[in-house]
Amino acid sequence: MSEHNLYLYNSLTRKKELFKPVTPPNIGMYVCGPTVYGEPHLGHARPAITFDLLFRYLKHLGFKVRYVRNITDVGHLESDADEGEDKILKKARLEQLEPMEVVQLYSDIYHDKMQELNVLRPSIEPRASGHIIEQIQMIQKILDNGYAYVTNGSVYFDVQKYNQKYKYGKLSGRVLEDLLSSDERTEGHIRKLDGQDEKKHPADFALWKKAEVEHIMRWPSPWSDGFPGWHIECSAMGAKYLGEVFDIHGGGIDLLFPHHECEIAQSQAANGKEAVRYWVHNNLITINGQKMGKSLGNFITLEQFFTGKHSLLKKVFTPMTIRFFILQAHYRSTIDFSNESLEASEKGLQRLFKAIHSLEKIIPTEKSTVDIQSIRDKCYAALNDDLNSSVLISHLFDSVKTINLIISGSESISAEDLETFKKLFHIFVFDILGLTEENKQSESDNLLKEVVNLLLNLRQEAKAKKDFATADKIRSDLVGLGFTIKDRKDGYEWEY
RNA sequence: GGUCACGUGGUCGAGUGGCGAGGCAAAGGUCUGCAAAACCUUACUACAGCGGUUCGAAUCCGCUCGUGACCUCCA
Repeated sequence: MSEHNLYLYNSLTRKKELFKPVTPPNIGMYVCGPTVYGEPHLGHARPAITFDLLFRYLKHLGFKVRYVRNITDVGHLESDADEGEDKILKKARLEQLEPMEVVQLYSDIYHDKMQELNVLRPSIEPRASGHIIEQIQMIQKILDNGYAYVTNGSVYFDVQKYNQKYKYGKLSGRVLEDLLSSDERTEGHIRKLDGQDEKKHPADFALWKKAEVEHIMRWPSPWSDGFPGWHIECSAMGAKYLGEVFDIHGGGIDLLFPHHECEIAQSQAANGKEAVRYWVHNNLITINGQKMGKSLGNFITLEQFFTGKHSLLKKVFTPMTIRFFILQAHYRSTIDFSNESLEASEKGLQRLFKAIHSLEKIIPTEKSTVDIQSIRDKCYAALNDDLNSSVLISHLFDSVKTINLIISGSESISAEDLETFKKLFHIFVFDILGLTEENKQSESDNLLKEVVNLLLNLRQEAKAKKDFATADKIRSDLVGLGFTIKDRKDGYEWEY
C-alpha cells in the first residue's frame, strides 16, 4: 500500500478528515442501494458512480474493500398514496405480477444499467427480504435495551428516551424540540399518517409494522405478522456483513434525514456503539434546477438516455457520456442536467480518448521536456482531496494538451517517461474513473461499410479529376444522411 | 416556519485569503481544392447585492435578495 493520504468529507463532523480504516488493510463500506419497484433513472446513477469511484480508488490504494450495497425489496409505504399501501405490492397489482417477480424484474434492469455504466458489482448485495431474521433480532435488542416500545403489534423507536442519553439529530443537525414544533407550526393540517396515534412522540419511527389483512408481503415476528420499518434493514445488514463498527457509510444526501439519522440511533441503541466512522453523501442531480421526480414530469430513466427516447432529450446519450458527465462534477455538488452540458461532456470524452490513442503512436526521444512525475502527483492529490474527480479530469485534459504537443513536435518525451505516462492514463482513466471506450455501432454492419467505401472511392476519383462538383455532392449527401466525412492526405475517414 | 446547502465568465463546472482549474461554445491560426475533423493560440469579459475584517477576499464575518434539498412511517 502506498503512502497516500486520502481525505474524505465526513457529514457527521462536517469536515474533511484523514481516512483511517478501523482494521487496515480491510475496509468496510455500506451504501444504500435502490428500491426495486421501478425503472432505474438518472438519480440512481449518481450514488452508484460516486461510490464506484471510491470503491475503485480504495482498491487501487491497496486496501481490501468489502463493499455492501443493499437492495430494498420489502414493505415500504408510499407517501403520495391515499392509504398506506406497500409500494411493491401496489405495483404488483397494477402489473398482475407476484411482488417478488416485480423485485426480480427491476433488480435485473438495475444490474443491466449499472453494468452499462461500468459500475463494478459490490462485494455483497443483500436483500432486505432475505434478512428479516436479522432485523427482528436487532429490534429485539433495541427493545431489551429499553429504546423501543410495542403498540398494537407494531414496534416504535423511542426517540425521546434515546435522546436522554445520546443525541438524536447529530448527523442532520436537527434538534428534537424543533421536530416537535415544526409540526405544530405547519400551516393548514398536519399530515395524518397511518399509525401516527400509536406513537408516543411524533419523531418516533417504526421498527416493525403490523400488516393489514390485505398486505401480502408479511413475515411472522414476536409482535405481529408484519414487515420491518424502513431504516432497520441497513442497520441490520451493515452490522451483519461489516461488523458493529465499520468504516464508510454512503448514500444520497436526500437520505441523510431521516434515514441515516435513524440508522445511527438504531445501531447505538442496539449495540451501544457508534456504527459508522465516515458518513459520505453524494449530492443530487437536478433538471432545470429541480430535483428529478415523477410528479414533476422531468423523470428520465437510464434506458431513455441510452436510447434518446424522451421529450427532454435532443439525442442519444451513451452510458459513458453519463458517467463522464457525473464524474466531471465533484460528488458533493449538485449537478444540473441539460442537453448542452451532456453534449459538452460527450465531446470532451471523445477528445480524451483520442489523446489516449495518440499516446500509443508517440515515438520517444532521448530526453523529456515534459514533467510526468508532477502530473502524476497532481492526479493523486486531486483524488486524495475528498475524491475530487473534477480536478483530476482537468489534469487529464492538461495531459491531453501535453500529448498533442509531443505529437506536433513542440515537446518531447523519453521512453521511460512515456511508459509512466501510459501507465498513468491507464490507471486514472480506466481503473479509477472507470471509463471505457464504447464500440462504434457500425462495426458489425459490413455491408454498409462496403457501400460507403464504394461511394467514397468514387469521390476520390472525382477529386483526382478535379471534378469537385461531384465530389462535394457525394460528401454533402452522405453528411445529410448523418455521416461524418474526413479527408486525409492519403485518402479518407468516415464515421456514422 | 425550522434545519442544511448553494448563488462563479456565453454555458457546464473546479477553486475556500495573495500566480485568472478544466470541458463545451466563441474568435484567430495551421492543414485543406473547398469543407469537416484534428491540433495550436486567445479572450485580462466571472465570482448575486450591500457592508465589515485584512496590507490583500470569489474565498472569512454580518445583513439582504434568490435558488434548492430535507422536515414524523417515501428509500
